[in-house]
Amino acid sequence: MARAATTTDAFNAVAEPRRRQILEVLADGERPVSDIVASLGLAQPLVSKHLRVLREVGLVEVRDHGRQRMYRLDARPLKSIHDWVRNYERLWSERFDRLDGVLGELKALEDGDDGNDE
Amino acid sequence: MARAATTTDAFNAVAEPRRRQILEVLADGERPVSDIVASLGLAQPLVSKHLRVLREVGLVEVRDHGRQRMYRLDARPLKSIHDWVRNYERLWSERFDRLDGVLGELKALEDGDDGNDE
DNA sequence: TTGACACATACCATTATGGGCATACGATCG
DNA sequence: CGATCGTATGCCCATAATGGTATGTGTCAA
Repeated sequence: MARAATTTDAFNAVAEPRRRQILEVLADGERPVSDIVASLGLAQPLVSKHLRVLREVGLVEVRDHGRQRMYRLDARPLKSIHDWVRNYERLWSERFDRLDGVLGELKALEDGDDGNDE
Repeated sequence: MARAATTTDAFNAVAEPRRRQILEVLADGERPVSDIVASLGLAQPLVSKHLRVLREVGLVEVRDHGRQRMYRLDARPLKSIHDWVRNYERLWSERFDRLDGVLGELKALEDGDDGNDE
């Protein structure tokens, strides 16, 4: 088997730097393809392809506006990623490097959260 | 060009479900390969390959222990992912979905139009 | 209508992934 | 020492992704 399709989930879709860049551009608001092309300095077909992937995983939505297509960010799919990494947050923010059984509490994190920031 | 190497960064390494599973197993503490193999029910060579990828992006560390190799999680590379997604957190946790919020001005640029999806 | 414009899609080439299987390699056991 | 366990690596295959270039489709202008 080959690598999972980029359209499998947000994890795969976002693994591509260009797609992350597109999301960042869209974070400022709805934009037509041409704007993204200009912002990223990529070929238009490439941008369209990346947008297609992002659309398939639900990270962006399109809206027709004359001959332009306005793309809008929908960050919700990113929540799954956030939820996943979040479980490891304490492992890098605290000095648990040498500890082994630390993660016994990982599951407990689900209900009891003590919130750590770096 | 093909897709970026899985060893490019944590984003790519973690896009693979099996590798995420491995990290989850290691979250409970240091473990020899055989344990991971047993936990995931995958072929040993596959696990070794995945571990290699994880090692190359710094998500795991190895330690020789007799004829076993003990793998240990190092979550630090995950921080970059966390930092990235974090910027979008408000976009999914708040009700900015249907609203244009910050980008209200863009919305003002165009008025009458009908939304169309794929 | 023709043409310019904004995007999307098709096709090509290059690359390498994930999985399967066999095997090489180091450490330990007998 | 040789045998075996624990892992890593090599090789093969099928899949597909990214980037490039060309072209198709729909919209608006003249």
